Amino acid sequence: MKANSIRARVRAEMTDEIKEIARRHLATDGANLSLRAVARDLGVVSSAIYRYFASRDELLTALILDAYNALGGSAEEAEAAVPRDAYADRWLAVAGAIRDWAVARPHEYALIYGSPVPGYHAPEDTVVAATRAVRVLGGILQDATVAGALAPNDDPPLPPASSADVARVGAMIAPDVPPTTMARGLSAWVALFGQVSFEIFGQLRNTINHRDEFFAHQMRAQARYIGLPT
Amino acid sequence: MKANSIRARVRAEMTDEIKEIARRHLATDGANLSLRAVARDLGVVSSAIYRYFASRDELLTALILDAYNALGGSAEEAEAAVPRDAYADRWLAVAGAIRDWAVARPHEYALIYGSPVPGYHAPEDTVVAATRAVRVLGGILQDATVAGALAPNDDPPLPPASSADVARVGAMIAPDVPPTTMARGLSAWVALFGQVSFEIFGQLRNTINHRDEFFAHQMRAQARYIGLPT
DNA sequence: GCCTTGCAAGAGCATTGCTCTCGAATTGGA
DNA sequence: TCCAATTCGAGAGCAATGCTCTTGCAAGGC
Repeated sequence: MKANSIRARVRAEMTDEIKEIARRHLATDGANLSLRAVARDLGVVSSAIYRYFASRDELLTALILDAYNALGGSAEEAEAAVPRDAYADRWLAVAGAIRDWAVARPHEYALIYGSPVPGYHAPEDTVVAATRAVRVLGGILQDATVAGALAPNDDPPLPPASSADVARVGAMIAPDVPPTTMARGLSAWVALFGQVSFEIFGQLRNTINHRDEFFAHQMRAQARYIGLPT
Repeated sequence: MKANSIRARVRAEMTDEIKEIARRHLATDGANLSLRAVARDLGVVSSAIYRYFASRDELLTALILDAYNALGGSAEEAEAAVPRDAYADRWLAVAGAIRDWAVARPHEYALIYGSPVPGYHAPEDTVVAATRAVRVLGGILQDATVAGALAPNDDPPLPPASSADVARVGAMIAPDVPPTTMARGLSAWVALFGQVSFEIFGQLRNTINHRDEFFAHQMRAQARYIGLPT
């Protein structure tokens, strides 16, 4: 089948349409996505879906991949719009973009940062997409370090095994950042997603009611903790 | 029906047994719990379960409630074993207990801190149970504050709405702790659960391989960040 | 032009949550 | 002690699910 034959084009459109309808269903019904319901909305019999996705899991995998890429893209785009030497603002832009994306698509966020789908195992394809977002943070730390703009910290050195773990991550996304600073960066990263997950998953109900403001405040605190100049 | 008639006792045992089997199924099949499978394991027909739980959601609610209480109890117990004036150690005990509990029962952890079960809405009963764990942290901050052992911080004051939010939480679990310290405490709390969720949900795969050590290191850092004396 | 390939439809299977009815067992008051 | 009320498990049944298989039809490349 040629790449741009009629069949190939129709197939690509069909695949996209299935994913879009599935995303809509995800937003209303949550994670237990019904293939049959998607098929109904598409005006097609349920078995027809299997021409495009071998199983429900494969559809989910496609949605997960798209979600990682959309989130990563959002973060990249928001960060790129900030002046290069406004390191704290770059961090705030990334954090804000990630939260905004999650708040707008809570079920897609749940798909990638919530409980793993039962029986489902992430294929290797998702790994690259999953690291897109954290690479943006790496870029900020790296730039700030090279520019000598990162405040040093007096944290005790990391224990040996963790030191190796952190160094390996650092080598991939921010090679010149000192280990304890890298550890603080990862801590801020974890705090960012902890905050978003608490919000999306309802853990902040009746506790923190003004979430925009609280989130922004906590992320500014994280910027100071990392050592990014304001 | 009298409280300790044969029927009442059998009923209580039956209810517990159903929950225990359900927990076992949770561990193998994940969140999509099958009532019929539980019934089969119990050697009973599926409709019999409905004598004890009106629906699958009600069973899940019971499991969620138990999970919150078990986690809260774990945290309380671990913290109670530490000398009262070893504030940082009390925090580390709480953090360690929560992580240990989660690592031992990842699916129960997912039930309470992962993506909400689709279509499921938490009843008010769970709210009290859900706050048990964070109250332990509140106790530590309160004690340390009253003893004058908490290092002050020079964080900028919280914006007005967040200030009210944080004050309301503070009033309930740690009335004498200053707002910016309370905010740091919440930040550490979020970081704790962010770290555990990342680990349980597989976000640390191929990244942080020595999780015990890394977790302990990050929690020590959080203790310093809060201002707890070591 | 023909033969291979891709596709949707439909029937079918095993499974699910849940409801309803029907007998049997337990209970507690008369 | 007996009897009506309550509680319980079994079983059939309904609508829905994911997935497989077969059957015809349409598009594609030689």
